[in-house]
Amino acid sequence: MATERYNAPASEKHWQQVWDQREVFKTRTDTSKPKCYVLEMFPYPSGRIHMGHVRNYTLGDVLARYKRAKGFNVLHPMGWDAFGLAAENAALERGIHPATWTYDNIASMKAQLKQMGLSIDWDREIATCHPSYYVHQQRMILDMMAKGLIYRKSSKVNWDPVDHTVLANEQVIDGKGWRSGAIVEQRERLQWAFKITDYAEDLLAGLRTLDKWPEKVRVMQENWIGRSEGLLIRWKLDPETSPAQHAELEIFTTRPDTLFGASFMAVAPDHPLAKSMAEKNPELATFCDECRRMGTSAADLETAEKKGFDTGVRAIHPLDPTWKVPVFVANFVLMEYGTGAIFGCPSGDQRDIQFARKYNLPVIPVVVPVDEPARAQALNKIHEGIAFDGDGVMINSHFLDGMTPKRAYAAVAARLEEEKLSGAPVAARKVNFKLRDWGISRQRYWGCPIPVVHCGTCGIVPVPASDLPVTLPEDATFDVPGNPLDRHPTWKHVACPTCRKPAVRETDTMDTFVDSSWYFVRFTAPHAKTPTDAAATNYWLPVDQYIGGIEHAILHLLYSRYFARAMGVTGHLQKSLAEPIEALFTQGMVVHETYRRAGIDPPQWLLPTEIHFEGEGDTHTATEIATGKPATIGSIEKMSKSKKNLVDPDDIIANYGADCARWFVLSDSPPERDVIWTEDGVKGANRFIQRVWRIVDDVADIPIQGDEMPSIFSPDALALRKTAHKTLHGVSQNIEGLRFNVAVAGLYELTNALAAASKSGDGMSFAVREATIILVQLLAPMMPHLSEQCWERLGNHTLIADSPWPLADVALLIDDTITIAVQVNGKRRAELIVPRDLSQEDLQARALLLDTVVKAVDGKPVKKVIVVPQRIVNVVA
RNA sequence: GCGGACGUGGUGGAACCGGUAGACACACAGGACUUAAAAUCCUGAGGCCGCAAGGCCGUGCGGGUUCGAGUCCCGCCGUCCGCACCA
Repeated sequence: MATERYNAPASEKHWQQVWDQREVFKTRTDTSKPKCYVLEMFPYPSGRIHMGHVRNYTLGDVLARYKRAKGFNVLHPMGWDAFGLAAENAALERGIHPATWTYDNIASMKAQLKQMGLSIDWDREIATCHPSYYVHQQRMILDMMAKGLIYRKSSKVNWDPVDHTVLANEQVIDGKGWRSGAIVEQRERLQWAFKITDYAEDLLAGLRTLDKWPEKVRVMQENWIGRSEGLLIRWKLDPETSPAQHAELEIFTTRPDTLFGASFMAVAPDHPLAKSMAEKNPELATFCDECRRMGTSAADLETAEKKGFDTGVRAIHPLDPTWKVPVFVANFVLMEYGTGAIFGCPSGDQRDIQFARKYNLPVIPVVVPVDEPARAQALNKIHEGIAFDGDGVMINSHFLDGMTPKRAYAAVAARLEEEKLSGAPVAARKVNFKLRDWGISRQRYWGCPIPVVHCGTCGIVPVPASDLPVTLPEDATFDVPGNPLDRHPTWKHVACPTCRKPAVRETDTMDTFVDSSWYFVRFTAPHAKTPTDAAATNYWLPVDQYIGGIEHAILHLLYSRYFARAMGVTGHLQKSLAEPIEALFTQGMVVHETYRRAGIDPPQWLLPTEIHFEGEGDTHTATEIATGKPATIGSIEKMSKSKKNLVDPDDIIANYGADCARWFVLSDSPPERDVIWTEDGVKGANRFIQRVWRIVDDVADIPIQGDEMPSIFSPDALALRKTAHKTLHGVSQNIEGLRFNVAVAGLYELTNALAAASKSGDGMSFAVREATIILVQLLAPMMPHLSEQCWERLGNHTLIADSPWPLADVALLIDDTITIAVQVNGKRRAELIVPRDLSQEDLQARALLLDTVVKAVDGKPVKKVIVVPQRIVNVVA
């Protein structure tokens, strides 16, 4: 029968329609079945899907389809992280309303995603910018405010003095506003913030239970939370040197044991003491200003040298009232961490020693190694300006001498906790965190309005539940910078809900991380009239497998963990669901070669479609099609607009089909690593698709001889059956473990075996048909359209998407004869093919008789023989 | 600087608990079919020596543990990622 090539575009369109019409992927809460919630990070509707999306959603779809076939009730939803700055930029630059821009983008990206053939329940689609979503967010936020989880906090914002607008960090480039170019100022502003720091300890402890999260992500979150134990110590300030309102200076230290090595104190430029001293000292004021200015970019910090300014203030050492220590303002002390003040112990801290040497401050060694010559070495190094921060023994430390640093720590803490300074203990133990509270106020239009009203009489008044949602005014203007809500003529003017006097709405909107911190909860009951539905959350949560990029390792995932706890406090979520994500998988990027015009600097990048290749493999060269001039093939990098190394998923789907793109991104590279997109790889994937189709087409024409399984199988037929069932077992295991590249390799092997199988022999037609059916079923999660087409061609009238996962015949997974490697002194010398159940004694005897073994032993006495059943024999001579 | 991951053929990678290293794919070479090409099919291939049989070497480098190490331990080297003056 004449074989037609598999027509991917036609087939894919057809099967997508069938799935839609039969509502195959519609999900209902059904507590009689085990559930599986598979979730990929929802996209930002930027306009077009990219290869990263293709990879992300393919990975999730394979798992979702597999679990469905395994009998799970699968929740696999999709939505849109639809608020954000880009929509407002589009409005500003192109005069399109943010809503129009966003909803248009959603429509086109949804069409693209549908072309991928994902097993998504589109009835559950949500867009965070839609009032039907954010009304619930506003309800919860009000509940959280009522529970004291949110508070008003004065914090710094980037202020553009020309555009009169607040800038996001990404809009500040080299300390200047991205549009105006004006030097950005830091301004204090009252903002709403979540008291996430109250949960620092709990969020840290919770990490230990997340054993299905990558170690890497847990470590990153742990560092971000940054717990450290130390001592708060209040130092009396010499009244002759300090302003009246500053009688003392409180510092935080993790090393109170090194207190006798103190040679200076340092405070942050924004510390109250620095500020009051600067009032009377213009030079100090200038220094503080300089420090503030360089605080903006990480690159500056990296190269900045440690600078200080002696305030003239002297602090009195808490363990020796006769000892006075100078107080500096220093550019490396952070106001946001600890108390914004430190004491410097140069001998034990590299940063402090640099500082001390620069300003001629004493360097007193206080911890040194116990034994020589290490001690002498350490002392020498300290003398040369290299701090010693190891463990050892205390010296030069009065009553601490001879103690270990650990004991000295305890001794200092015990003593200072007892001592009093103006009636209160000098020191207190304190656990400190790097984690800061989560400020959620954004001075933007395209975000969820914070539903409160500011009243001159009543203060801050929550918008009554009956008035929710507070929606965005559609007639806002975007032609000038600044917050459109703030300058809208009428929107913010309302009557106070309490006293009915004129009042104003909050014009700040929420950080979009709030939207994404609970969308996966909303998916469990997207049409509920309340934010959540207890029955649905109880059944569906936690998310069984979450898949997304590593770039969200900290903020999104930490905020989501926090938000689940906050929702627990307000009763919107079961407290047992404090960890809402059971397993996390972080995928690698899709990367591609870069191309640029040869010999031109700065580089002029070229799209892959603008390039013509000559030669093949390692020696291929590129020319620019339009000009015929040579192009340089550059490094392999993440696909990006700036480097133009983009491949449009639409082009691939149009030319090869979605299955081909899916198969490619699953092949070769393990999903957690980067995958290199190559044209050769895509062609290879396409070849495989055609090959499968040919095999299925051939097999479909073999007449079926009854339903009965033959009683006799030729050796070849048996071998094929074993390959099929072993592949079934292996592919199942590898999908469960998300080792899709290994599963793909197994499917190639089965296909190769099937293609090579003879068509005659006892039971062969049965074996071929059986193996083909298994192959198609195993391919179904990965290439669903091709599999449906093959399934139909094989005479089925059902959908493969509705078919259960096949069961492997355990008897076929075990071989009767096995190959045993025989080693002599650990080197492989021979192979033995033996019955599986051969005794160890017989195995040993047969190994010792082998010619190659006898030769290798070379007459030496055999000391012992290691026999590992069913694996190896090692003769030691 | 701190933290983490990784290092296997020409390339992407496989190798479960320490048990035949290099599955599978890409690229390459040779062949078949064809007027020709495409498509398809077959064959080959870690390195070195050898006509071959076969031998030796081989998982970044150097040690160690073990009958046996890509896998475990110690020390280096390199690459990538994250955080970054955190007291």
